[in-house]
Amino acid sequence: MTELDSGKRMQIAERLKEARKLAGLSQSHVAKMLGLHRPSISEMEAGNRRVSADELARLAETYDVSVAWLLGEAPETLDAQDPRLELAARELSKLKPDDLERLLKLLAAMRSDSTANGGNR
Amino acid sequence: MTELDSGKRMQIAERLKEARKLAGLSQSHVAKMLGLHRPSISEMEAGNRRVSADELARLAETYDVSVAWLLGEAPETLDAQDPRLELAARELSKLKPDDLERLLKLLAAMRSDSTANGGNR
DNA sequence: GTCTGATGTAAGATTATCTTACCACGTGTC
DNA sequence: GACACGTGGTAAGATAATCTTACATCAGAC
Repeated sequence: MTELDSGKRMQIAERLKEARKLAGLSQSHVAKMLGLHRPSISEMEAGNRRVSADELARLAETYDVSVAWLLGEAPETLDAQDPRLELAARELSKLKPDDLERLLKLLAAMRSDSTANGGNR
Repeated sequence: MTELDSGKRMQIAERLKEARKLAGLSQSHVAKMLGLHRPSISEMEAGNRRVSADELARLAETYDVSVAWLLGEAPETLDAQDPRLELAARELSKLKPDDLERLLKLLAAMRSDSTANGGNR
């Protein structure tokens, strides 16, 4: 919380404000919808107040935007560059939960095994 | 916070715990990464403590899952409703080609093992 | 048994949020 | 002009959360 997060909080604050305006809502209106007081909304958008995870979800819904965008993240769409990954994913989805668990543990083991390795991507 | 939010918070809590375990990290480890104390992580995962928006973003990054999933929301990219698939796919992308081959065969074996299976998706 | 690491939880100190209130600004209306 | 109204920013004490340290339990390794 030193001041590193404050940068992120500021960014979130800006997005919240922008999203609200795009939705054509006033702070009062939003406050009522979420069951909060108006000053809370004001402080959120000023970056002086933390936004909780559940509030974030409700805000995203209210403003009709994605939480990811509110958090200042990029669109991103998992890279399915390697066709084998797609194949693997398909296989994975066919596994039973228990099997998936085992596999994930195996993967974790592989990962901690080759610590110094330099992956690829 | 009457008790309506607590439902959502509980759901988030569960996802946080699951995501951490899938990432193969301990609470202590995560606490250090985020610059928090361990009890904070423990309480977050118990649903007794709110998670701020910026913490949520950092946790999602740390666990390699989407914030949307942590919030208990629907799928995003890929056919993965289960972030474990996404996680697994990411892990797979780090493997060497040979290892990937062997893994795929192992997957096939697992699948034919559990013939009586039934449910997927 | 003993040690270590992981996790849960308690209690006082600390800090953030809530609630109410007041302020300024802009827009109409009379 | 004065007036009311909606909007948004901010202050201050009461309230509620989190933080920090500590202790406790459980599982596994030696």
